[in-house]
Formats: sequence, C-alpha cells, structure tokens
Amino acid sequence: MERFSNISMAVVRRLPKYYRYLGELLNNDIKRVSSQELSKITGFTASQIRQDLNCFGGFGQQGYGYNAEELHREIGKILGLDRLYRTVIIGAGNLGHAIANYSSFDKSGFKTQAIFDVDPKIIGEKVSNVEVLHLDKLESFIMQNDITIGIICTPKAYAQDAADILVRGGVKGIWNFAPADLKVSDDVIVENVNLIESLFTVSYLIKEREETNSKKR
Amino acid sequence: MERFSNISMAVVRRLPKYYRYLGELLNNDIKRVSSQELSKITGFTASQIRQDLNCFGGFGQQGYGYNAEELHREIGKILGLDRLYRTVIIGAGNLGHAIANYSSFDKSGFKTQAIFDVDPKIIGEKVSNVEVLHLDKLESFIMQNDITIGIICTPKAYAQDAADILVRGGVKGIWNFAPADLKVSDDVIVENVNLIESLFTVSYLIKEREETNSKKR
DNA sequence: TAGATTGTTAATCGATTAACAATC
DNA sequence: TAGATTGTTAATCGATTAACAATC
Repeated sequence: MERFSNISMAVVRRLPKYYRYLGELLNNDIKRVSSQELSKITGFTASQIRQDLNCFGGFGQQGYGYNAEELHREIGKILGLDRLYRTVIIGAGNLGHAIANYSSFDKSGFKTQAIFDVDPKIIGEKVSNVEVLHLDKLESFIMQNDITIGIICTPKAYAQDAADILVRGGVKGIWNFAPADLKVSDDVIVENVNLIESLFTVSYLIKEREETNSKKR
Repeated sequence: MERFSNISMAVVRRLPKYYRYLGELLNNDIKRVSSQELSKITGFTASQIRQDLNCFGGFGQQGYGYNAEELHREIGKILGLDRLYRTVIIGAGNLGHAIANYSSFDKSGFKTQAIFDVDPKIIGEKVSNVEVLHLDKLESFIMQNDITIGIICTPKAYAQDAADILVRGGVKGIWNFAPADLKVSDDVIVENVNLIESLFTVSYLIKEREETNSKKR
C-alpha cells in the first residue's frame, strides 16, 4: 500500500482501542461518529484522534465525521486483521491452556494449530480441540503448517530456547509471556506481556496513592 | 516518605524492569553496577537511568556507581514490594486458574486468598490450595480479610459488576484482564492487561514489516 | 448557503539525551 | 591525587494539543 512505517508505537498502541470502541458503536447500531464523540468515549482528545487516523489516510468527511463501519473495517485492515494467522503455543501449563481456550483470539483470526510441551504426561492430550505435541516436533511443524506466530508460555528458563526454535522454524512474530528478553533476529517481531511488571505497577500506584492521601490531611 | 507523586508513568513502567535486571545481577553475584553497565543490559540510555533513579533519591556514588543489592532493595520499596498484598481473583476460568497458580506473584508478596465465581459446579473446589467461593460472598470476604487487590478474570460482560463489588468491598487496586473500561471511584487504581490489544499490535507489526521489506526489493 | 467537522499546520508540552560540574 | 561516575542542568527530540482553513 501507500503508507509508511514511520508510525510511532504510541499511535500503534491506540489503534486496537479505536478498533474496539468502533466495534462497540457498531454493536449499538451507531453508524456515524465524529472525532469529538470518539474523544468522549475513548478519553483521547479529538485532535489526537484525527492526527492518529490521518497517519493512515483521510477516512473522514468534513462536516460529517466518520462512517463507523468503514473506519472499523479500515483500522482492522491496518492492524492486519483481514487475514488468518496460524499460531502455536509453547508450554501447556495453565497460561498455555488459558490462551488456547480464549475464543476471542480465534474469532479475530488467530488460529492455534498445536501446543508444544516436554512433559510426557500431557503429550497427546487435547486442549480445546488442539493437540499437545512434543517440543521436538516444533520446528518441522512450523515449516509444514505455515505458522506465523509463536506464543511462549513456558517458564522463564526455557523461553529463549523456545524462541530459538520458533525463529529457526520461520515464524514472523513471537508473543512472549515469559519475563525474559528474547534475542531473535531482526526480522522477527517480539511482543512481551510481562504480568509481573504490570502487577508491580499496581502496588506502586497503590502506595503512591496512600502517600499523597496521608500528606493532604 | 519525602517523595512526590509527579513521577511520569513512563518512569514508573521502567521501575519493574530495573528491579528485574538488578535481581538478575544479584543472582550472578554482581554487587556493583554503573549506569553505563545497566544501559548495556536494559537497552535504556545511561542518562535516562540516572534521571529515573534520581526521581526517588541519590542511590549512587560518584566514581563508583550503584550498589546492586541496595538499589534492588530500594526499588523494591519504591514499588511497594516490602509488604504483603492479599488478593482475590474473580472468575475461575482458565485465566483465573493460571493466575492462581502463578507462583511468582506469591513469591513477590501477592497472596491469593480466594477465587470467586458463579458456576455451582466449581464452587467449593480448590485451585492450588485456594478455595472457589460464590460471588455473593465477595463483598463481605473483602472486608473481613483485608483484601487490597482484586483481579478480574471474568468475561467482559461481567467485569463492571465485579469491579463494582470490589470497590464496595474496599479494595485499593484492580488488576483487570477483561477488555473493558471499568468505571471506579477515583481512589481505586485500575491496571488493565488487554491481551487482544497486545496480540493486535503483533499482527500490525508483522504486516508493517512485510510491507517495508517488499518495498526495499 | 450555513453549519459542522475534517485534515493539517503551528504551538506547546513533556520526555529523552547530552553535557559537565560535583565528588567519591 | 587521578580517574571514574554520579547528580543535575541545559539542549534536543518527539508527541500531544490548539487552531483554523478547506470542504462536505
């Protein structure tokens, strides 16, 4: 397409939010929305919303606003949600199970093809219709099944090994839940979800809130 | 303490990373570290690291650097990790299970006291030594057991109800895994973990990478 | 046409980086 | 003391907000 990749991550991270809010508008049969209305819903300023959208094209119409359905569809395309992604999950623990069972990923086009583990007790089992295979088979499975995304749900100590296999197999992106910094080749995307860091900010903010409160009195 | 709360979220979100990297240094018996060395490990600039740390106090020593153990301990205190947090999980689905079983939360002082659900089939069961109780009991449980943090692992449609009960019960923070914007009173912290938004940025970045590659050739 | 709202440029704000004096 | 590295101020960079002409 005609667009560039000098889009800042700040903008990129707002796109899924726009997509979600527009989906909600559509669920409520709202067909038309102005940046001001979107501002009220999302909490971003109208100015920022217009700036963000204009990174990708002029989706609006002066005097009218945006067609909610069209904008939703276009942002979906921008996010790459107009295709199908075959995924594998590494680690059949609780988190691996949770992700395999999470139907909204499936609905959005992210299809889990297999789960990999090393524990002989669970290999061969099925988790929400997806088979658990031995990690030994991961690399060839990726190549034979056109897997785009690997989801790492292993303990920290095994995360880099898992990433190495995923990269050798040729995935394009890794969604990493292990609290480790993966080293991968430049052409592979890594998105980290670090739950413990997220939880620590909760405790930080609770503490901070308490301190400012006790100061006021 | 003497510190203020005009710390930007950008800084706050780096603190858990510093904490983690310092923990790793200590595991490797490294007692002393300069901002330059930390820069190499973390990928942040040395200048930024010094700026960040100085928001909270002068933990270093000119000509020497930082004492890794002391800095680790101090950042732990800043994050509020020197106390114990009693938590409850709402939603005994896969994600609720995964979080109840995640031992690193426990190790860091976040202790799950009970899991709540409405499904009669699982009420009374135990998930990693924690009992599943009926949602009806949530509010009184929070008050009687000094619960600080509620963890919402319900489907989206029930998330706001769960949040309302948590707030009435008096929690100080909510860790929310449902893709919904919770409305809570100002004195309650909400930290959202939106998995679908995170996954969408993966597909965005994969697509963007492909486009820039195909342009180069 | 008059009113509304976008697309876009310019102004502001905040966060990051550079530089260096202070000092261990 | 000489060398190293912090703490901190100043400069730069990037992101957000404001403003308004373009136009539906």
